[in-house]
Amino acid sequence: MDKDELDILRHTSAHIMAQAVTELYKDVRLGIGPTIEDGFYYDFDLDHTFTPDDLEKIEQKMREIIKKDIPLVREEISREEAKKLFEKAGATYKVDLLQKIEEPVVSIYRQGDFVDMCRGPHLKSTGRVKHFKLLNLAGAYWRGDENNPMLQRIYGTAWKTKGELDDYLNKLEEIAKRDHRRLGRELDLFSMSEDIGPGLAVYHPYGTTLRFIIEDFLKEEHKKRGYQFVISPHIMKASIWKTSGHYQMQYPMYFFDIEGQEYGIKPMNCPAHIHVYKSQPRSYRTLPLRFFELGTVYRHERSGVLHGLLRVRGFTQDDAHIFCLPDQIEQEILAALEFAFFALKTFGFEEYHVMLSTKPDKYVGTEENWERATEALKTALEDNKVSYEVDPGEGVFYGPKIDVKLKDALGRLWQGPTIQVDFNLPERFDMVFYGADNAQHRPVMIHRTVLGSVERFMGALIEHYGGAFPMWLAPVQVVIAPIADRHLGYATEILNELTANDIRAEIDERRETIPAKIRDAQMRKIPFTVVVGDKEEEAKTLAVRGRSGQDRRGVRLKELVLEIKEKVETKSSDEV
RNA sequence: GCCGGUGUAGCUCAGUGGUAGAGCAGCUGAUUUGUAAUCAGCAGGUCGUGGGUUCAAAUCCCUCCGCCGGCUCCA
Repeated sequence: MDKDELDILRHTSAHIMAQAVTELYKDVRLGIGPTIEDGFYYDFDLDHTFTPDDLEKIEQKMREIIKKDIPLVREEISREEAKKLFEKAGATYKVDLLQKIEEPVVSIYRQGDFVDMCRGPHLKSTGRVKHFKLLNLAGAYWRGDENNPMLQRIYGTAWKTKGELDDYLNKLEEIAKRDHRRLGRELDLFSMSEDIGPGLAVYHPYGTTLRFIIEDFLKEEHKKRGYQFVISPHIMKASIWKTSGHYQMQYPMYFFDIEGQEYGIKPMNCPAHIHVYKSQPRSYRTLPLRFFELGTVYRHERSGVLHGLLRVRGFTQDDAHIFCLPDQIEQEILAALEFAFFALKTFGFEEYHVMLSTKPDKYVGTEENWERATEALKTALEDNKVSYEVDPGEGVFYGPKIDVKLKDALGRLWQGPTIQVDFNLPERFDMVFYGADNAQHRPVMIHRTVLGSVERFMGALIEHYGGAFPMWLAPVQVVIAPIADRHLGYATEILNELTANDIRAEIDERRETIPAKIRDAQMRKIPFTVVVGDKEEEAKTLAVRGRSGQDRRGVRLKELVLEIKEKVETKSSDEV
């Protein structure tokens, strides 16, 4: 079924839900009820506060409306007429919507006594909606503005067939199983605690192993690409944040006092990198300079937005600042973009959604530089054959930017790399270089990340693989399961050989049965479980069980080592 | 921050005003085990926090905190 058809189905479902709510409750004022990916919602303003039990009641009512097979009738009326109609009905939000509509004629849809303003189109009658489910309740500000009243939103989903609905509901379950917060605990990767503080992750040994693998990869690749590594302090005096402007714009920072001096915890690494730049006179001959730091920053995110590793208060950016000549912008952006895609691909992300944000109404810098930088970003995208969308006017005031969102195994999008040109900070910090003309010129600054934040990326990575990491990323690559105590010696020999080859292995020494050891290793999503008993010890071989269930007997240790090393070196994501 | 939900053992959850429970995990013991859970026993909780109502509160009310689903914002 094509997308438009589904859209119509869901839109009609939203209308049926609105009718059901209107019939069930008094004084309901309708907000808007659009379709969204995989479903629909409708916003309501009413005295009654919905509870999860109400969803069932509303669904029941919707079924009645569907059973009656009420026709949906389109009418076109003038804006004025519509305004009168909705004013009379006390539909204040619809009247508010009408204020913003310029067309002289609007369409309304009637189904029985229920009327809603709507562009349409709709199904012919309510009976054509068959497979739907109301999912959850939420609060939402009218028109998304927190100065407006908050409405109650009901989310639902609707599909053409029962099979598709069931598939979708199963997918929701699958998503829940892959939730990085759940896997983080189950795989003993990280945890967060009320005692430590909200939005602050603590890495456990396995999580730290995974993080170091990611960080080592980043360091190596940055080195290859001509970045120089720097380190900056976590706290810096408030004055530098005044120079950067973060202080005045009330950036959500943490400030505190040391012996009468105000300090702030860094929410960004740029000022320190600029400081490195300014520590000596710079010549055009030495540009571009690329300073890289795995910089841990803290931002005071509002409590309601925190979410596992994906939205935290303390995180580490794979942050770099490139200082270059205006005519180097293009090559630098091209290189940065290639780098970002290379890294994402290495970690198994093959699909992206790329956004180019251009000059907003209020901006700093010259028209010419904006033009040049925006063109550079475009050219870099096109040279990389990346399809992208332009978000006109959505750039930050200091420069245009590229945002890359990655698509995971379940088709969800995650904020990843960003590349931003900055005309503001070089100005504010009065950065200069000496040109061939022996005069002082302003360098251009590019902020860029490859993965974004290590925390967020790890969260996305955990969900992408559902915790079943490819060999090179798996915190534990091999679990050795001796059948009885008498095999512990042989197991230790194997462990030592694996460890000597930089393979991350453990022995399951518990006095448990083999089925129990296998089950535990399987639940931990360990790539290989090596079972050793009398037969193996005698023949000096291994029985190797892969995570996907296949069992190989009589394997030589050397073969296994080579196989694992090969997978690690190629960063293969082939299942074992 | 705002709206709604929610908080009981390490984890998953039961317990609606009258003596805090289960499974898994943990510990102890027995079992020496061949590809997704061997058996038994033991231990573990000021029921998120502070206050209130009551003869009596995990249970009812209020405060604060955390978490979950959204809104808004972002790496």
